[in-house]
Amino acid sequence: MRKKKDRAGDGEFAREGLTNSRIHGSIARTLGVAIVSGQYAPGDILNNEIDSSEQLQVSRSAYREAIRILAAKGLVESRPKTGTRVTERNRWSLLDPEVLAWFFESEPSEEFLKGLYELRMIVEPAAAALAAERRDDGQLERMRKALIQMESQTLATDAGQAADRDFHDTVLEATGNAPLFTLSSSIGAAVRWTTIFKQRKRELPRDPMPDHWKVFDAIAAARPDQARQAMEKLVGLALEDTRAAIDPKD
Amino acid sequence: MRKKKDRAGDGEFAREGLTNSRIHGSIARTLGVAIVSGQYAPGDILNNEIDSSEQLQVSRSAYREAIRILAAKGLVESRPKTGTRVTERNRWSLLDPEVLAWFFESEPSEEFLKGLYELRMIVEPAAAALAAERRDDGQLERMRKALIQMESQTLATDAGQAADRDFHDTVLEATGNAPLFTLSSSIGAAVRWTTIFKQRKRELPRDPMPDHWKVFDAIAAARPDQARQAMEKLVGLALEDTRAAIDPKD
DNA sequence: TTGGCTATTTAGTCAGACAAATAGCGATCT
DNA sequence: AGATCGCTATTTGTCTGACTAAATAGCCAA
Repeated sequence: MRKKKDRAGDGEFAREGLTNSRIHGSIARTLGVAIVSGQYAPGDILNNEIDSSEQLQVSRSAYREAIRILAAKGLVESRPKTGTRVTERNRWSLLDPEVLAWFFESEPSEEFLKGLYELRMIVEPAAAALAAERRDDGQLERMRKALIQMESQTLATDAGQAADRDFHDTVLEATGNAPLFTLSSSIGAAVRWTTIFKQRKRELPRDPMPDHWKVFDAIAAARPDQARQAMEKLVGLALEDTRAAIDPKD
Repeated sequence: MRKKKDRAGDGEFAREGLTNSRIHGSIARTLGVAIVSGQYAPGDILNNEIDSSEQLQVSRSAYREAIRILAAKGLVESRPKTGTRVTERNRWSLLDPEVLAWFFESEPSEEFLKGLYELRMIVEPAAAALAAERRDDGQLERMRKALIQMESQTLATDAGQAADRDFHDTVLEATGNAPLFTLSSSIGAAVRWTTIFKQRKRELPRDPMPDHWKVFDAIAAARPDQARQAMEKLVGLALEDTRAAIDPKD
């Protein structure tokens, strides 16, 4: 019924571009972007499978697999005779990593960004507090390494940004709460796109390191309240930066 | 390229059992349950498509569509030559409504339940505070109606439980934060299964209404801090009840 | 007017073929 | 011995075309 893995940790799948390099993945992405960007409105009915697959020059089966992906993420719903229609927004899996990526592929609304930050503002301080109580040495070490990397590379480099995400990821992981950790992809997306927006304005105004180190120190010192407050400040400042980068006035 | 919806709000798709009534949906469910219940471990490689589809007595295309669903939810990853393997737990979309349902189909671990409650404990009080600031009259009305319904039906009935979920849903919705609202399915699942676990012990110990009304009153009175505290207490008590229902000692 | 039957449209399923990717092996060269 | 290159077998990916089943709309009869 199954084969055991031969070697533990045999080095991660390639992952990025794996699904998109295949036809079903790229069609899903195309349609997904069109849906979240409002090109199709909720309630709209897609052309039937035959026409759609012809227009896209792919086989019906590849097109159907793409639709299954979208349906799995709550973006569409299919039924015989009626066709495939775009579902209401409140059923979309907005926190799904791919859906999030599709959002950011076409200039997400300011409201959406604000929502993501508000979520960070709720989740991350609480997570930092839990992490301060539960983190193990390995996690602490990874946080420290991430911050050192971030410090030396700066947020202008990919490596620096990855280190930033690593830090936030590890905080979530250190809560030991699996459902909570799931949100790391969403938060990571917010972090990532924030940085991009900021850089668009060619201003990297504030040194983010002191705030990050304060969070780390509090977690390392096992002080939940201090960690919560430090993280609150960190996210709050990031929000302000992003707002400033978006708003023309400033 | 698309057809507009003819009638606005022409009455919701049937939704429950829609995906599961189709072969691809039921295969996805079967495999999904097997995966989240640990029957397949992360890193395990599923049999190839030909063998699997034969064993399950379905066509290869139906089986493939099922795999696409699982892949969209982060449970598996496919590539040529290597096959389809179960991904690491930290990539699973634990907050996806279907994944959550699969979890609850086979006795979720106590740790997982604890994680969900911890998430509620983080998210719902904050949401209640936001709702107190932003709710509109329609949402208030729906909350009130839900509580009245819950009061008259009690949590022993489906209608009463649905009203309970409605209430929590509406609070999330009233935050006006779309990403946050996405969590309602997860929280709804926690609420639903909580009630079931409690009833299994045949004890419906405490009257949940006073706590609910306190939350409502604070939101209606536009008092964020009061709403936060009331919700904190509500979720905290629910957690205790669930713990008591699980733990044999008590 | 109503109730049920039928025609039609759509997604769903199936079968079988061929294409593309790639892990792993083996031969070859250094 | 070790590294490198290329082959090959295996697996998913894609395609085609046919048939099935579900759901709806519209007709027809009572």
